Amino acid sequence: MSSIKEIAKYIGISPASVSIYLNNKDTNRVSRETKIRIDQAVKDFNYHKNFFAKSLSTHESNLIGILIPTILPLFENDYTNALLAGIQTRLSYFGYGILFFPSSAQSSIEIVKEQLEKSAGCDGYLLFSTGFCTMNQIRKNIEEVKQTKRPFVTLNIPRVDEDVNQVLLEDLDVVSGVRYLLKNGHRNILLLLGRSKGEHSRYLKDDFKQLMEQYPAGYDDHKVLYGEYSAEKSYSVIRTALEKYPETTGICCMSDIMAASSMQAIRDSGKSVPSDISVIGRNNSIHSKLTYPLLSTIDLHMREAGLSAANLLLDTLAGNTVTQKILMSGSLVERDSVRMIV
Amino acid sequence: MSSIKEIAKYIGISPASVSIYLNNKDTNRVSRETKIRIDQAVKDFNYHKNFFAKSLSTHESNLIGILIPTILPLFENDYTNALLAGIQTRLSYFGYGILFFPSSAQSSIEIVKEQLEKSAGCDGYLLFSTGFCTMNQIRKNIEEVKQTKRPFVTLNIPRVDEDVNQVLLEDLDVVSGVRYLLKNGHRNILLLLGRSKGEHSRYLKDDFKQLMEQYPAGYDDHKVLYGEYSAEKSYSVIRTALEKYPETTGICCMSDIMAASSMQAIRDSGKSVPSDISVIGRNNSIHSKLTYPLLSTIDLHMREAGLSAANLLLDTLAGNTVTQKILMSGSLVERDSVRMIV
DNA sequence: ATAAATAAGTTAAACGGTTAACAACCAACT
DNA sequence: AGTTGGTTGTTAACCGTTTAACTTATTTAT
Repeated sequence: MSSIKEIAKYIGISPASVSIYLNNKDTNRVSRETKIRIDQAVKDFNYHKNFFAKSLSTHESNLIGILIPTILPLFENDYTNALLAGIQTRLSYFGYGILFFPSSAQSSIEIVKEQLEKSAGCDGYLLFSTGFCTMNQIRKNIEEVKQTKRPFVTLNIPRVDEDVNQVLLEDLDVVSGVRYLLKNGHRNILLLLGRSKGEHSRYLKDDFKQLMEQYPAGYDDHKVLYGEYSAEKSYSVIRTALEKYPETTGICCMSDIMAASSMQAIRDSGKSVPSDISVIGRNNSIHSKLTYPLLSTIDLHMREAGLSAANLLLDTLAGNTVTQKILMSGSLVERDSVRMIV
Repeated sequence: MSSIKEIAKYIGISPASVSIYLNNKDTNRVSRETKIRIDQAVKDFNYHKNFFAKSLSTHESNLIGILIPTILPLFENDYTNALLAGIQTRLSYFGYGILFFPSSAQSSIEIVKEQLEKSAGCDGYLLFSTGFCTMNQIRKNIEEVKQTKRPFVTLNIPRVDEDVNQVLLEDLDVVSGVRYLLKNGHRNILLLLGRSKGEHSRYLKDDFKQLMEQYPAGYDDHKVLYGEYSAEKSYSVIRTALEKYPETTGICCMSDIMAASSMQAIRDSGKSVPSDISVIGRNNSIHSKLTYPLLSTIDLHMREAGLSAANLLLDTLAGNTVTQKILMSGSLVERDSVRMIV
């Protein structure tokens, strides 16, 4: 492995000169002839700068660490992928690499701790949370990241105290789909959440309860179902629920995949969408464009949220010191899976 | 930022002792009492080891670089995501981090060069190719990675010379779906590829041609269509093709998304799947489980390919010097979208 | 009683770059 | 003649950790 010293020795100058030129081709501290000789030597030796030495010396790495407290495989979740796509697009454009660090730990807190331990040295961090995290764990994770003294932005995490940069998804903890169904005259509504544990679920359930209690039909705890974000589980849960609650006219699902599965379950129960039962999804992912009928859904703008988070982090890295909370509101995408009850 | 020196100074011992202990808690070169004091100091100072200094010193980083010659956003492609999910699962388990490095370059060769330039220092690499790459570019990229003298494994790349570790997807350049349709008696077949450029497309088209020429209906260049892996494009392409070729009884699509879109197009053309037209997809992705009727598809086992690639790389890192070509063959997943013509 | 082994450290060089401070030379200006 | 300024460099310290080689004191074995 060739080093700057070899190059320098080879052409008979000091390593400093080589370094200075390589970091600024326009420098006037190296003559034109010397520049040419350096270029040639770099080619001859197939020289590549040592990333670690450079980072050690300059205290910057052009690397952003992604902290995701999950033991599930990455890249298998629609929401996270959309977020990551946005993040990668922006960071790449500005020359930053993305680092995913592993953890063998089991709890959310331990995972972030371990990820940080191993990735110490990133210029900044993007802290995620998942459906598994409790607010307490989230808070601890934030403290942990704060300790690094590096800029970071949270994503997918409820609002916390003032001096943390956050991208907030307004519709994340709110059952906007249920509001839409209500507006369309539905009163017998099933809510299909992902996981039963975690902070998000609690918020969603509370919101649903508050909404339903305003109507005579009222709130029924048993009408909150859990599909684990999986197609199979959602299908079976909805099939049995439809038998138990034949009066159902609307289903609000917290993901498009669960919504698409619900539509299958409805069809296999001998009913049809939307004439018998209306369905609304969430995410406006590709799935919502491939169902029949086309799925109405809530677009959370995950990709844009990723872009914003990257922007905010980049700004902070560039010296902006104002803490920001970026609020992304969701928007309804009306397609063919919900009908108005008159 | 606290360093090993501060810690050492604080408790009045040499940095070496701290380092020795921190790297091996069971060492007998540090007394029990000193160990306790180090632990305490680490906590008090909230000390984290400097990743770069360590890597510089030990010449290893526990980082694997992902080289993807594409300017498209990552994490938006079913195939790549499945591959990455497999890779991440395995690498995380063995304590390796994953590094995605950016590039602003436009050509496939420049991208890999730039990615390598910036990520120099990874313990190993995973080299991908995309539909855009020509064989020539692929070969150059391989040469570029070879120069790093680091172990690497190619994925999604046709077989090249002997001393390159590769995971080969047997069904990647072959239209297995067409074979299945032929076996089921179909003779008027549309082939829906992704992109029109690139090595993969050429192979696929050749295979299709060879297959069709064995039958009286023969091969028709116009029946090879391009859906750009997008739902919208696939839909429109298939709609117009169905008008032009009403005799069509089977469509073979190179992705499940394009197949699901094709099913929409078929329905909107007033025909139905599979009674009028049979459809087969590829990837056995979640999409194939959410269509109606359920989509028959070719499972390429991308996730497993990712696992294998990671395994192979890890083996090589551990000292295994035997070059390997791992062959993954696809398998047919029969569901409800193809019918037998008698 | 003495040699060998063990425990508990220390020293100093090395990893490969970066950069502030210094220097030598020459030309130009006043 | 002396000052200023531009070119084209060099020197040496520093970034934070690791590790081979050395030291000293204390046990243990013969």
